Amino acid sequence: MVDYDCQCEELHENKIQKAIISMPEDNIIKYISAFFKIMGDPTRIKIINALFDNELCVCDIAEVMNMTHSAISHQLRLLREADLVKYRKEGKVVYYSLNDEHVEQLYELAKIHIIEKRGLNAKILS
Amino acid sequence: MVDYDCQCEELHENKIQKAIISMPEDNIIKYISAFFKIMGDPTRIKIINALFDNELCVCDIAEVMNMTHSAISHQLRLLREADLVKYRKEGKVVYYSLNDEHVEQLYELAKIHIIEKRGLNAKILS
DNA sequence: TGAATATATGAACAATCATTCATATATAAT
DNA sequence: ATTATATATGAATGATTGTTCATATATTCA
Repeated sequence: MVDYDCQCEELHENKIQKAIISMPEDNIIKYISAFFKIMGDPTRIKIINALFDNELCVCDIAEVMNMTHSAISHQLRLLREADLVKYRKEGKVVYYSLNDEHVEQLYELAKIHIIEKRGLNAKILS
Repeated sequence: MVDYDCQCEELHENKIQKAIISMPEDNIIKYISAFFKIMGDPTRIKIINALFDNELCVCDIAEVMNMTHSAISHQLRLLREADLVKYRKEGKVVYYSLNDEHVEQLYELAKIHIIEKRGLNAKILS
């Protein structure tokens, strides 16, 4: 797989071994990256925002975002499958809310990172 | 954009207004989702893992991951552009490392979420 | 200067993804 | 039972993305 060898193989042997030894299994990597991938879409980030301290049905979310019920429903399925949201059925209506506090924590932490690195001030991002 | 109206518009008016008012601007949503999107790829998560408490050159990372230098270099460019990694040049060699502690914090928080929700135990994920 | 090494990048291609459209399911109301 | 409402889902499509291949840049060494 590696195209050609370089001197680093010998010079950095310890650091390379350290990285190899502490590398998680592939399916763990897959779980974690899949989780972030779900957070990595503007539509889903908007849905997550709408659900901060708010329980909304599909119809509500569609109106907040000015998108079709179908598009929202498809995205909610992905958020459900990643355990980012939970839902509660009441008659015909399905109410969605955030599954736990981690989602908001992750959102806030990413926001802090962007404020620090991109120089966007807190006011604009709040 | 919305396909048809539903009763929620009136019944949930307050909740809908709350979500609309607290919704960040579109470009803010874009920044945050773009950040998570960068974390949402197995190759990049592996690179991030390799760089935990470790400064490595492109060649090292390629060997750790058993991938071509070109593929790694492309991914490092994305990580650089998202300010996830920083780099330091020493002659021909470019050493990469994580830009700040947020990246590792986000990784750990996502791991905790997965452990809690997916029932994977801590041992497997560490 | 010229050859070798380390990294970066543009173009191409296959794979993945978000939305739309049509349709299906489930519940409520008449 | 029939109709209306709320949500879910399969297929199709245009857009985006990760890797490969070829090539370019930058630095070191002879």
